[in-house]
Amino acid sequence: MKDQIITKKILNWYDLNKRSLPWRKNVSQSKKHYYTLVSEFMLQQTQVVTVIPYFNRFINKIPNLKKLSTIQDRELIKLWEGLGYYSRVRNLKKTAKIIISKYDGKIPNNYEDLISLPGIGNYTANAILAIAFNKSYIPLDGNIERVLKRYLYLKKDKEIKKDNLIQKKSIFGISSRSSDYAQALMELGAMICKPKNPECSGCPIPKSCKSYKKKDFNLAKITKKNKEKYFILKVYKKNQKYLLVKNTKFNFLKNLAIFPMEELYKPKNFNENLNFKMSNMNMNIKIQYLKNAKRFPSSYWFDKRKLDNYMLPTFTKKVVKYLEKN
DNA sequence: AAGTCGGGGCT
DNA sequence: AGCCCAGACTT
Repeated sequence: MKDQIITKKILNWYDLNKRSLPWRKNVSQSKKHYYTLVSEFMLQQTQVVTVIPYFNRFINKIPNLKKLSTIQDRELIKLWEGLGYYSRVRNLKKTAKIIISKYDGKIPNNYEDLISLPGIGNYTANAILAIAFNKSYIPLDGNIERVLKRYLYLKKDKEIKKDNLIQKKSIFGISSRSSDYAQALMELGAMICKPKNPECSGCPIPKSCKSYKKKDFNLAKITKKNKEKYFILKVYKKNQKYLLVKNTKFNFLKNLAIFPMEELYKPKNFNENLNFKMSNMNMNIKIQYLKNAKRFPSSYWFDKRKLDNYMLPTFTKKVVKYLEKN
């Protein structure tokens, strides 16, 4: 099938089937740019349905780039509470400050400047150029990667490498409606060409899809393995309060509130109380109930009755929940 | 090129 | 109980 015909079919499908999303609202140009920046940071490795309420709260509190560049960290991080990958929000503010100071408050409209900004990599730079500036770029996210692999039936190790996929994405052609086209391709991956049970009956381009011809929709991928890790978690309780510390010790949940913990390496006879999956690790946790709190740096007593006054990562909240029912 | 970094939705 | 998600950054 000719590139232009594929493009047209996908755009037609998108026009009829696209979801109504808060960052797709018809707004002024400057708002559109800001919405794109914020939504793309939030959407990194995070599903659309999860992002929607966070995006709405964020835009409501921080309606523009200027405000973002001067917002207090405390309030900013609170808006990200529970979303995960907290370095994203710190990078987002850094990027906002740079745009204000170096780019006269305007988001750069070229690849080199964009990718130099903290938190913006190849994907996000392409996404901003396409979605916000309607330039003929196609971002390679997990959705488009999957559509590409299926459409071309890419299975070999060499074929599914990132660099090769970035080359191959040009088969999707270009459109004058670049903003819609980038979103259409992602939408196609999210709604139709799903990881499992793709709904080819609703697909606009099944006839030229190699996986459809072969009736094989399995995806070749590079497997990442999880690591088993072991921690002693220390609980100090005073009245209705728990002792928490600002985490400067572990690389995960950096600078966020956690219970005091120590990691054990290859322990013997480790009977864990709790088990959490976080990022690429499986955390096995043994709880120690202790009486006399020694002096921890940057520690404070967390009052569990006033949860909303704190910014706690989901991990810490889950531990509190566990302690409350045991 | 491989590890690290959250958390939740979906099957 | 795994897999995956509009990836970026470090090593």
